[in-house]
Amino acid sequence: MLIRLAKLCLISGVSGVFWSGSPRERMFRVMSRFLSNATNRIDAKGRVSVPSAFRSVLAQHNVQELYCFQDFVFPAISVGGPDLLERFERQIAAEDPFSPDANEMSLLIHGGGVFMKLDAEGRLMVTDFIRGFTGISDEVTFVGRADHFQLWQPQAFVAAQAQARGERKLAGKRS
Amino acid sequence: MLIRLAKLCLISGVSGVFWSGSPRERMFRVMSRFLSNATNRIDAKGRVSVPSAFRSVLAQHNVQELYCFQDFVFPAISVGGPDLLERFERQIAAEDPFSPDANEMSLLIHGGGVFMKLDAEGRLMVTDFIRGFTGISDEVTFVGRADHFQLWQPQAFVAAQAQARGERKLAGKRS
DNA sequence: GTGCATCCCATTGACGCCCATATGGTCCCA
DNA sequence: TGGGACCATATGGGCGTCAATGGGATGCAC
Repeated sequence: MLIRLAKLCLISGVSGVFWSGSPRERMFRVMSRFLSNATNRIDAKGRVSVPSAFRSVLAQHNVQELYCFQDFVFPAISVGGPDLLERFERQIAAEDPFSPDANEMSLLIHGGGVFMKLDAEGRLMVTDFIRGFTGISDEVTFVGRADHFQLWQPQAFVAAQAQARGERKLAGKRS
Repeated sequence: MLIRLAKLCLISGVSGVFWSGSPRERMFRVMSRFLSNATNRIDAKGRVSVPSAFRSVLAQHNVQELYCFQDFVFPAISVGGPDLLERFERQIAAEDPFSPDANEMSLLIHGGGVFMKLDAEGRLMVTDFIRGFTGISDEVTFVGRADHFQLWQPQAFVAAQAQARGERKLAGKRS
């Protein structure tokens, strides 16, 4: 199933193309991707601050509502603007509505997705939806992924990163 | 020292491709690679001066923001201009965006990368992001790598250098 | 009422911006 | 040729601002 989904995403261009805009804007956009990672604490009320750098990227794209869904590959929640969902939906619409692929895709992006809003201080509620899927308990690692960002359980992120690095080393690839 | 560095670059196989530009500019560029190494101290606030020679290379390429990422091979932070990140992204775009390889690559260069800025005096903050990965505590060795430079824990750099020299010697005997 | 989410304000600790000092090297001129 | 002025770099530290966090108060639903 993952492979089929991967093909869907390939076509929808999740990680290839970012937001629309002129070349001039694309120049500027280089500086406004989701990048780096940071770990913040969850307070007694279950809130966590989204890193300032990520918030300013959201602001630059006038994103008010956040679309969150359970990542297809990693035990992480992926977060982006509504355009992220729209891209998925365009992809579904492009093919046979009754195909298994479209069905599974919809199951994941609609059934496994929610809209969230930040409070006035730029914090979001860490719901059971997030906790259950990621294993997050008292700390959240925010991970930039260019056109979106992800919420990870800190140790899980470190482990995934280490594994990715190890596989690159094995493959003998150089920077 | 220059001889030592020449060897190091030879061993590590620095690629021949640098920044884009005209032949005229390429002539000039020869003088503006990151070369040599230097060890500076971290002050009480966790800052360290980037060697002047490196700063002038950055200035010649109008690099304002530094892209830093955790090296794939060594326990070092690699630092370059935004073009470094773009090169990685082109590499990702060139292959199936949702292959495990591309996904891991994104996890490393986006999730494991940061943009940093120098202060007015040409210093950068040595964050936990850097310390944790390199083992740096109170001193930083800056190592030129032609189109980028690296931050090393001083002893780790000496050790890696020694090992590389040793392997080079062995290779020399065989051939 | 009781539980939960939102709004608002307070605290504090980190980082950016600015200026001061030390240190080593170069150049000029007697 | 030797001494001293001058300069660039590295380093130290004060201070204001802002992000991250904590917690009270209010509104809403069950």
